[in-house]
Amino acid sequence: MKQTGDLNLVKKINKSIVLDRIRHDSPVSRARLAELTGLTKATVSSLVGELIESGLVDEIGAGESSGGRKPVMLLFNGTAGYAVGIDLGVDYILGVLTDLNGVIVEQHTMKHSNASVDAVIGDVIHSIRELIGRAPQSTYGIVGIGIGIPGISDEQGNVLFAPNLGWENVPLQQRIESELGIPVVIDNEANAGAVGEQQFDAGVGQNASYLVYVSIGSGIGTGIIIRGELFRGSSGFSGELGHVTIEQNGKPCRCGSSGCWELYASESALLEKARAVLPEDDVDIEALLRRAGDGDKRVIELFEQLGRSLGVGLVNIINAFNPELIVIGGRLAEAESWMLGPLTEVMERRSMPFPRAKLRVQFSGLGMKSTVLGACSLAIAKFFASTKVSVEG
Amino acid sequence: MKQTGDLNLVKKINKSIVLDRIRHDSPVSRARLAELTGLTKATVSSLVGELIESGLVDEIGAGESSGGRKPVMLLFNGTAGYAVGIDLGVDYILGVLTDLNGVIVEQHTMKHSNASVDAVIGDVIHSIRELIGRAPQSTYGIVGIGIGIPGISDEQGNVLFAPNLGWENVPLQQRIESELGIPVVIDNEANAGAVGEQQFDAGVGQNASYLVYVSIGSGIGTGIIIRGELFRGSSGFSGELGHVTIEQNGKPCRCGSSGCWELYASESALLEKARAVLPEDDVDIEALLRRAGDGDKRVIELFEQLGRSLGVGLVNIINAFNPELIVIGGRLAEAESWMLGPLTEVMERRSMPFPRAKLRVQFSGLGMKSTVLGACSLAIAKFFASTKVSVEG
DNA sequence: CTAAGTTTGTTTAATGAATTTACAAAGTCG
DNA sequence: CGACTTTGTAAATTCATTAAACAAACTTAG
Repeated sequence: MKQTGDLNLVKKINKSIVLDRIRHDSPVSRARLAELTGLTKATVSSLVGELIESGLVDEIGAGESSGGRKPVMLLFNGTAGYAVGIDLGVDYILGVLTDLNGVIVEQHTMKHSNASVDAVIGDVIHSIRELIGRAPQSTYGIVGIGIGIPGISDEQGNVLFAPNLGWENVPLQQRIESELGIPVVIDNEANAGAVGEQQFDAGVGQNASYLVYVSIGSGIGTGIIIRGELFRGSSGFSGELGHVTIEQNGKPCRCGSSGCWELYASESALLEKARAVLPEDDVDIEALLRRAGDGDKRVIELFEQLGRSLGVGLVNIINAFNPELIVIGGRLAEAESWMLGPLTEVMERRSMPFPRAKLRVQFSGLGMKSTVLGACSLAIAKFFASTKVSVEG
Repeated sequence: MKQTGDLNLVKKINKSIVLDRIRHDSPVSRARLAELTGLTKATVSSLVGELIESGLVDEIGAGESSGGRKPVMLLFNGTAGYAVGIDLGVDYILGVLTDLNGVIVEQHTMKHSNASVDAVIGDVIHSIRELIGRAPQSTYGIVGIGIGIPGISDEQGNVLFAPNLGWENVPLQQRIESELGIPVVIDNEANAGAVGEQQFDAGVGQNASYLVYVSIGSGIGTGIIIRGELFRGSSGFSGELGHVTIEQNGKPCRCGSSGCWELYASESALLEKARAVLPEDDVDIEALLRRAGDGDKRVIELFEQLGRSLGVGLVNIINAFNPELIVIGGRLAEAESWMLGPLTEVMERRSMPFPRAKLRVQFSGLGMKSTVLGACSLAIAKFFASTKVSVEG
């Protein structure tokens, strides 16, 4: 049954439009909001009144006059609540506490040994409790928890499959919600990263409605934003672009296929190639980055080669999704200076002029924090989408 | 400026919900509509009244009682208006006239020589005029014209690029609208095909919200439906999946890349391979289909090989878009019986269990008519989306 | 054949969110 | 200082939905 229209819906739509505008254009006056949104001054006045009542918006006094009465400036009250973001890695847990503006207030990192599903969940909960404990007092308290995982999940927050953790069908959301009594959102690590880059000032994808985030780790993960929203596919399994074939008779991949992109353009691919050139001891990412930084020609050539392989896959992304922005993240993003040139060269040679015309390719602006911040952002978005705030005030 | 909410919007939403339900569940009573939509009986009554007033809905008398007063059954009046659909090919124009239900009423085919842009547009207009001339009298007359083109277009209906026609920046929509004074929609041939398969009873994709239509012609075109809507990418250039690389150092392609899927899995690829095996005279699609039908092993092997190459690209589609349905269309769809086996074998071997679980792969249900019917459907959808019908009545 | 119960669809009054119009307050500027 | 602007609120109006009541039409049990 489709969502029907009624007065409640109207108010919800308008209130969320007004709140969004205040969030992104603070400080702003009621009169200006009326102009920006197309609503009448009276409507804006009334909605702003309720938002102030609910603690999400504050008046911060008069602004500059433009030839008449001074406007009363409004500010989004980012400290009306806090959210927890978790980046659940294969051997680490990175957690942050942010206010509703996404400003990081507290941080917590720990290793986990992946001994068992229960042990990991215990560690995650411990990490969250730690952060919650340090949260300042606020009107709404902890509004939600977002968790980025190295695997795929469904809408109910079940981890369907996370090969690198060895997880299958783990009801992660439900377990953490019942333990802590706070709304939880689960999403793929790359999806969260995409949201992070799109939503945060420090990210490179603000205002991008069509964005693909490519996370280079031991494999390649991708998060896809279409029309400003995460694209999840028909069963939550979209964007396994790391397993797009770029060499139909290439190396076999653990996914069952062969010649997958990630076999040529991931950390693993880099390390494999490095082993042929360097002493075993120097074959890890840190060391390679250091050597390249010191000007080691052999290592720089490895990164350039990786850049070219990345380029081949990026062209596939362009042809499939026609995004306005591709963001490259993960630890290897640090190798930007050596990869960008070859990558761009391959991309320009192999792609068609049209989709390329309006395309930007950038390396992550948030670095290792894109996933954890994106997770926070998902939690905050869920909070604002819940009717509690939007309508009932 | 985002769309704000007001009473007009509410009515538009509800009216279109009610009309959609009548369109798809005819015959249906007001009481049943109230149940189906979640609106109250009073609201449904009022909206249905206006729809009857506007000629789009008819009362067709009493239905079966279910233990009380007999319901008055409502029927969508498909003949309240007509739409023209055009499939503009490289050397032909296929046109149909359908009623608002998408039932074909008239048909018109012609060859065109592609002498010049103006000549082709002249032929298209001639074809449309011919069909309009044969349209029955109706309340709304010709509500719109949809045109599927072998190239890409923008939202204003400009043909940006159509290599096989040799067109660049042709304002097709504007030219036809100013000539005929009827709303025109332009879209890619494969996009139209996808809509056709999704919207029509005879298509295989009814109710599919995540569908990829693969049109095999001299190249490969694809139309992608996400959340029930055509996906166009950030600049109208999505879904050039024919140019996804499946062999990074493969044959060079006219697109600038090399190893593109369509070099291995299109009509051209088939014909090229056939030339190595058969006398030159027998190398055309019709002949190959005939020979395969006669049991020619060498030709059947060619089709099987094509099926395998198709499979490789389909796996890429699955990993990228995670659709619930892939529809294979174009003339080569006739070779289903020889291609399906090898195609499925490759697909199952190379794809991951998860996205494959809920996936169907089917050959076109509309055959050569998917594009032309999809084009009609786009025109009809535009008509219903226009406020004229939806609100002002 | 009648009385009771059901189902359908309309009517009427109430609700509530946005709009329109008017206006007061607080500025600027010559 | 007075004319003009701009900001924000208030009151009256509009209008689509809902809720409740009801009339009409029908079935079914006895």
